[in-house]
Amino acid sequence: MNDAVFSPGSCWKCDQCAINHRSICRGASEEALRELGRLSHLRRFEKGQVIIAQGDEADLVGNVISGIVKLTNMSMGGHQNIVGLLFPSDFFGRAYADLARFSYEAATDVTLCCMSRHAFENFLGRHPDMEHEILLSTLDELDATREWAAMNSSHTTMQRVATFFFILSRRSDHVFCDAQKRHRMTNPVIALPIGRRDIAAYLGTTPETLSRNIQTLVRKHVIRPIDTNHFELTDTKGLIEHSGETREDLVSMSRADRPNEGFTDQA
Amino acid sequence: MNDAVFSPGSCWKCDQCAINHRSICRGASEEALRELGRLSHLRRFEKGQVIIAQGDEADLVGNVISGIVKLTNMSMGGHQNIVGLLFPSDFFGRAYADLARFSYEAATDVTLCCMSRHAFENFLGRHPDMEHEILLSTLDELDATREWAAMNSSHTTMQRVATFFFILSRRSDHVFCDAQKRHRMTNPVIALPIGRRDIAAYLGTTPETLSRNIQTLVRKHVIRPIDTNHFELTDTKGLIEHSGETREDLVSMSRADRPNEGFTDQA
DNA sequence: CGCGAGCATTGACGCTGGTCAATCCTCACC
DNA sequence: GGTGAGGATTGACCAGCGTCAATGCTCGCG
Repeated sequence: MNDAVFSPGSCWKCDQCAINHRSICRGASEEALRELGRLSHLRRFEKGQVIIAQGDEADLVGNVISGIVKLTNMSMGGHQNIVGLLFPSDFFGRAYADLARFSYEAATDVTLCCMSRHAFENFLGRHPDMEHEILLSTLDELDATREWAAMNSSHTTMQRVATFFFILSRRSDHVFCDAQKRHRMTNPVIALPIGRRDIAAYLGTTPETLSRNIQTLVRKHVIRPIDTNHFELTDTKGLIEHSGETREDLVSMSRADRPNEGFTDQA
Repeated sequence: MNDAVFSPGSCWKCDQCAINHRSICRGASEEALRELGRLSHLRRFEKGQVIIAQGDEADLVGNVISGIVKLTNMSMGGHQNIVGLLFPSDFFGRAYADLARFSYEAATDVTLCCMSRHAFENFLGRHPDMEHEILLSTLDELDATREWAAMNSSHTTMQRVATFFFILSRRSDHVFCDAQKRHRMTNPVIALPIGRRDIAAYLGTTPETLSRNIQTLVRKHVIRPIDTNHFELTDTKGLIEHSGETREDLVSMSRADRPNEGFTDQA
């Protein structure tokens, strides 16, 4: 991905944006897109930075351009609970709410297309068709969140890990990663975009249990480690079996399920 | 609640509806309300009936007038997973989707204010302000679902049970139930609106574990059983401690957290 | 009144997975 | 190359909770 095009402050246009065909901008008219271009600006956050803090009155919304943002909920024990992962083209922030109920934190270095929340709400008020787009994506997200919640409370940890890995294998499929090139692999590569701690939190478990389950899959020759964050998927059927589903097309998880051309293998 | 007003087929008006001040109808203009009245009709479903089946092309949306609807997700084991409970004034069905990703099932006898999904979508297209209302409530629901999911994956079963009971104690507060009158109680009453199986599924556990936790609370004199579905809350502080929160105002769970005048103690 | 179905409760048992602690690996920096 | 910090892995332990099975309770029906 050509980062020069997106460097903050530069005079960029939405029609050159890497994610314009996936984000909410997809449905925007010429004129709406021009206005969005005027309203928005790019910002970079580095891994670990808090973008919006839980409880804040943040006047910030926008789209993820690159990198991964985690949506977290702090519980009393100081334990950080991940309630969602935002990938490139996903919308972040919460329109029409004064206080943020969750934190948005950079899980990797990220580039965001940012807007003032109030300006964006004003924009939506003048563009019912865009508000309609937002409604559609919010409804999808609600469905996906419910499905993910159901999965988290009814599946074993191994099933969740296997499902997550399977999703990632499809997502990473079209990424021509270095490792894949070097070893002339035909098998799909599973690229873990974030650290073990975050994956564990997202799957509702601990790094230790996650690690044990990964090693079990390795021992059973379902996956083969390339480096810490990359695995070769050597037995797709086996992975699906461990996920608890019998039919491949039923395996889905949250928003990660969608193919996502904007996703890059950084982190 | 005067059921005569709502009997299906009768010539009723929205301004007499028990929930018109809470549901999406709240924000409707005179004219919009008249049209909604023309589009909608009342239907009764008895406990256990499936209103919309997962995977169906159901052309049905609307509001819950009385009773409780459970939103379920069937997993491969035939295990029924509850991803949400709909109370009176809650919207049910899924606009802008051809296939239902979840089942809607009557958890008690229910009365619904039903509309054709397509007619409703058409209506929304002509009333951007109403679509805005739908967006607001969908965003709220998304937040609530995420909070509930976080809770389900990071709290112990006892904490979830205690939280649920605490919510119900606030909800039942204003319901002047018979038991409360008979025993001249000043303590809040916890009225379980649905059976143990459904509560357990909603809290991501089993009826057995739920029962054990309830009995533990009884043994510790936090609650006192009145009948199978009613408890007296004798130690609010104790209940909050078991919920894992320290500050009362932090205890929340899903949509059940909102005060809800339309809620009646049937079932 | 007895019967049976469905639900709630209780007990016994075993396993998944969380916790604590030690070791190892990777990598940035000196 | 050495060093230290942060992350990943592995091991040992055991508590919480799911499962299976038995019992008790409530209610509707013959």
